[in-house]
Amino acid sequence: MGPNRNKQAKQKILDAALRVFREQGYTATTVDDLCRVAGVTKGAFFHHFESKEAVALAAIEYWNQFTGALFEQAPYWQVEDPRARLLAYLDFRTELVQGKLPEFTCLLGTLVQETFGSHPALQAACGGGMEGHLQTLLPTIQAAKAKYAPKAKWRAESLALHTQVVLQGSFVLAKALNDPQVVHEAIEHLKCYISELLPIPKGRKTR
Amino acid sequence: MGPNRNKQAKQKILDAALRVFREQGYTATTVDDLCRVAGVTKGAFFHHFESKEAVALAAIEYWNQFTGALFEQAPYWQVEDPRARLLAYLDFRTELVQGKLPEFTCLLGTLVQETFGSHPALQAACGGGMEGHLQTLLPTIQAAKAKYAPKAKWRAESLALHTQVVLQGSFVLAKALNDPQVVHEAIEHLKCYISELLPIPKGRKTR
DNA sequence: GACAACATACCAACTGGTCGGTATCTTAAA
DNA sequence: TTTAAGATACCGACCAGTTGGTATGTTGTC
Repeated sequence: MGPNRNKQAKQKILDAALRVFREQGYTATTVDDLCRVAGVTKGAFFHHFESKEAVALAAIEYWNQFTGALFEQAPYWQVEDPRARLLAYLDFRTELVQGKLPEFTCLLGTLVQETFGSHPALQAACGGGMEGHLQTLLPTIQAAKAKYAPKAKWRAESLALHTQVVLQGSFVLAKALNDPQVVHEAIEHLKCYISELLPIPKGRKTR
Repeated sequence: MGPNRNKQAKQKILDAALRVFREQGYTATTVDDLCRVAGVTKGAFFHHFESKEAVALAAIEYWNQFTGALFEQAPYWQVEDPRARLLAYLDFRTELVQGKLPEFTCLLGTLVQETFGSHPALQAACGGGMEGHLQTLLPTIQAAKAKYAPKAKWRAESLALHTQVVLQGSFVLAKALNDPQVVHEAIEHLKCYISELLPIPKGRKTR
């Protein structure tokens, strides 16, 4: 039962951390909160993680793996044309907006605002996670630019970054106005912008 | 010394709250932090504010007044043409990006992520503040749309919201990547998008 | 001397983290 | 195959420091 329960308890803590950190943020979440939600004692908690910051770090890592896998096998990768694939990616992001707000917002964005300044390790981990996701997007954007707007002055890196800016910003506003619809609208604007940036040749431009 | 120090202490606490909340967030900021930074005793603190949440609420109110005044007298209001005024607004936002990150990021965006869910009053206040700023932008956008893109399908409200989405998102990414430059790039993209949305007639379009 | 504006001392609840101990599992010598 | 020694997983009482908040002064002003 040893290495058996191992994964169970550790996993339960990680699952709880993902949920509770996303709902309450880092500081407002207590170790006891995590233990209660995970259904685990404090002894078990500190057996698997040496500190609260360590579990947050692990949760970020877990989040990165989870979302990494989610996007890796997402349907938009089946789209051949890079421009259409990029737009399909945004459609996919729209589809993810379901349920209550803390269920679809980004752990990294939530954590980085409050850990910035006080917890450099967490901030760096959040930054790394975002950078990682951004990198998965970059080849598509580069290909799309090469194909549809090779002479345009904007950089592919900049546009990749901008997609994440819009997504994260939409989460903030959605929370402030308590309205998930904000995310849909923001993505729609972003799609509109990207469509303009990558004009389809010989067809008429979108207005 | 009585009604004299009054404003001094209260004001000092408010100033401290603005700074410290912006650096550390709500939960991570202790009442003692605020007292120390304000150079005030705990007795004075609880004489002027009945709770930590109350001072946060007051700080939000103070922030709204401060930024409200800042934008109200900003130079972009001198610009006659609504399209140019809107772009001038974004230039003004770019100019505000100076110093270290917590010095130019938005208190409301920082607070709402962690208070959402646990402190409804704070979340509502943040939402109200954003909504308020957004409303100052709306007439300009409406006028610009009426003049330059009267038949376009997008709504002025939606674009106003989108400007704030991009701004807030750029703050999140700037913190995550620890790079203020992100904000400049995001605003640049937004200007580019808005320029497309409001095409100048008879001239050639921006690419 | 009444009252607002502070200061000081203090408290109960909570915080992250520790510690001694137990139950279960692994492994390898006998 | 047995079994003893050690490792791993887990428990929950406990601790020192911190938290938001209070109770009781003191002080200067009208």
